[in-house]
Amino acid sequence: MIKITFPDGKSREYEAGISGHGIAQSISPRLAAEVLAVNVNGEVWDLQRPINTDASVKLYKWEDAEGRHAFWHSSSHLMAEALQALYPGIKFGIGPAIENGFYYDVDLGDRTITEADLKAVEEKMMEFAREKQTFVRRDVSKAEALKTYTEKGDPYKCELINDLQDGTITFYTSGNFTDLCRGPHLPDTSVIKAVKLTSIAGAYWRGNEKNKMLTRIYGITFPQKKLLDEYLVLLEEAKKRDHRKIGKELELFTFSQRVGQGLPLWLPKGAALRERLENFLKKVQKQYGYQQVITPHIGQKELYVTSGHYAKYGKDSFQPIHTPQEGEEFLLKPMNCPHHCEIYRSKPRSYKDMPVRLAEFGTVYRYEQSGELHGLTRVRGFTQDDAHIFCTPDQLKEEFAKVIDIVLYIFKTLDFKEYTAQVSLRDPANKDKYIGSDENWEKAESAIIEIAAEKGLKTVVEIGEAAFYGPKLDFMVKDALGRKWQLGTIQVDYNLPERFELEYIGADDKRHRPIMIHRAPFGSMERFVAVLLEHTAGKFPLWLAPEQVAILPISEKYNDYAKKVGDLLNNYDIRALIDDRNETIGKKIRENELRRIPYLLVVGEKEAAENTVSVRRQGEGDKGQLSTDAFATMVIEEIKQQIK
RNA sequence: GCCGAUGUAGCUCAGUUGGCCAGAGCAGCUGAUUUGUAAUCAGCUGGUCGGGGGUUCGAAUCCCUCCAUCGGCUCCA
Repeated sequence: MIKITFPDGKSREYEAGISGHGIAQSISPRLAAEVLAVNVNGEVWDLQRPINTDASVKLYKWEDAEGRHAFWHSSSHLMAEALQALYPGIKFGIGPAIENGFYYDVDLGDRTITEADLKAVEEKMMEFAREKQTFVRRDVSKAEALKTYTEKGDPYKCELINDLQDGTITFYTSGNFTDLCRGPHLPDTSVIKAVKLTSIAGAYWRGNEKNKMLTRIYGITFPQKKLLDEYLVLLEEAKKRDHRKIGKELELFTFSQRVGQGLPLWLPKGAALRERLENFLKKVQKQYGYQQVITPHIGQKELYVTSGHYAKYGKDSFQPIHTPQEGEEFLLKPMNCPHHCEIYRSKPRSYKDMPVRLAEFGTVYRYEQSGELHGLTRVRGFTQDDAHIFCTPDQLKEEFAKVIDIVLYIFKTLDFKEYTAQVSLRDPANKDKYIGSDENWEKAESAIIEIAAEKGLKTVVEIGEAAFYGPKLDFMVKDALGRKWQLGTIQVDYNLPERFELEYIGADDKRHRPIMIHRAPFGSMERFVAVLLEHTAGKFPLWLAPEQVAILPISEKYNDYAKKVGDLLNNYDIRALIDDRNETIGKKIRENELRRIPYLLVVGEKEAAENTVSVRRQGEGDKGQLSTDAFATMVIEEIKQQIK
């Protein structure tokens, strides 16, 4: 007999060899029908795998990420089996479960597959699913595994096996398909009730662009048809929040082929929105002791040779600008730090001046690969809410912590509740990708880790995500479709101060090297506005809305009164427009609601006589009558609450 | 940059076994209407069918090429 302990601390005795499924069965048949995988002593197992020792277990259902993971991983095998049946001889790469669904990378040889072909694959998958194929796990030796795939002619699998240790290799077989796989899997395919193959894409083998590009097929499956329908509706809803669509609808920004790819044109309303965000941050930064500076959009090539940016990115950047002067070369600035270093150098600095905090909304230009451009989130010309803090070593922690405070304050004010704080470190296996000494890197990395911990930030660590001159603390936020974007970033840099020979005179009358903190709480105005749009669906908080109030006269007879209301609101610095078109009140309401204007004021005979407005809140309908002054006071109070 | 898809009026979209002057709704303009909480009515204007090249008696429709966009991959100072 073995002792099985459950998450609630209770335990039960079972005969050795009982499976996860057997345990579920012993609790209730219903649970047995719903359970998808089992955690045994911290490792996720197949339900049918026998448990032979005392163990603590947790049963996973669809509601658990681990349960869905097993479900989708099994689904990727099912898709591979269907592909093998329909396209004999294709070769397989890897096929994991992902956050929403799964994919499989395949080498189709000379064949191509298009979206039109996916229906047949889906049907084949469902056919196999209904056959209730079991997933059978088998331990194999490395030699046998290699032999199997050499005979089958699957070079990708052989490459994977070569990297594995003998004794840890397992195969899973379902129907006619056997795959090199760690598991875990569902007991059988019959629980897969609905499938949707969502897209086809190219993906480099092992993520390396020097390797062959395989065909990646993405899909998602569900245990009920209803869940698939719900998922598809959710996707449609998310697409409605796409910042590119909303940006066009609300006339915030546009692009022009003539101006060039990835070069956004901010329209009047977008510019107003952006200016408001900038002023908001400027005010915060002023409180934190920052000084605004302004630097030019170009700089001599030598500047970037000094910083190291030229060696790292020179070839992949906008190419140098030449002048009538022979040999003179300028670069469009791809970042602001070198300019700010030169401002720091413009006069001798004392330890008494430190820290020096130089801030600039600096527009930079980077030649991003054409395939990478994406709305406002990835562009070739953008404005960073940049600042560089030059401080002494004993100021580093406090300065860094204060930047975290600014980032969190911004996220709170703009209602970004879900973000990931990511500690981005260098990849020690790839040191040539970075500049600076090991010692400096170790100091910078441990500083970030310590400060984040002291601030009580929950962080994830990503190796190889550092900037080439230093590690970063990045704040990642998801867009409507769940793609992650880096917004705020804080970076500790010991290297540029060395390269620019930055100094300050210490209390000891000796020269010392400052430490530099690079930071941008929004990241860039473009990306921040994009993510904000997707989070709010364009329904901005009142203080940010480009137009806060629309005054809607019932008919042209009341245009004069509307004008009077507008002037009064204007005196209160409330952004109001008058919709005095010759249209019905119904149409004016509809269109101004769709423009996401927070407050609509209906004015007609009654309001003009009583000096009032009829208030309508966006999305909430009629709120009744108020005196115009009372309405203005209410709006001002609401704004105060939002940016306290 | 790579793989795949898409590109018709300012916007959303019809139109492809190649064949009447390329259509609709919204927007815009003109006029009527003077409106009470999510689309008043009528008329009119507007398109190198992404650009270029080719096949054909004839191309939005077929082929080539370039550009842009979308979904991924790679990259992201």
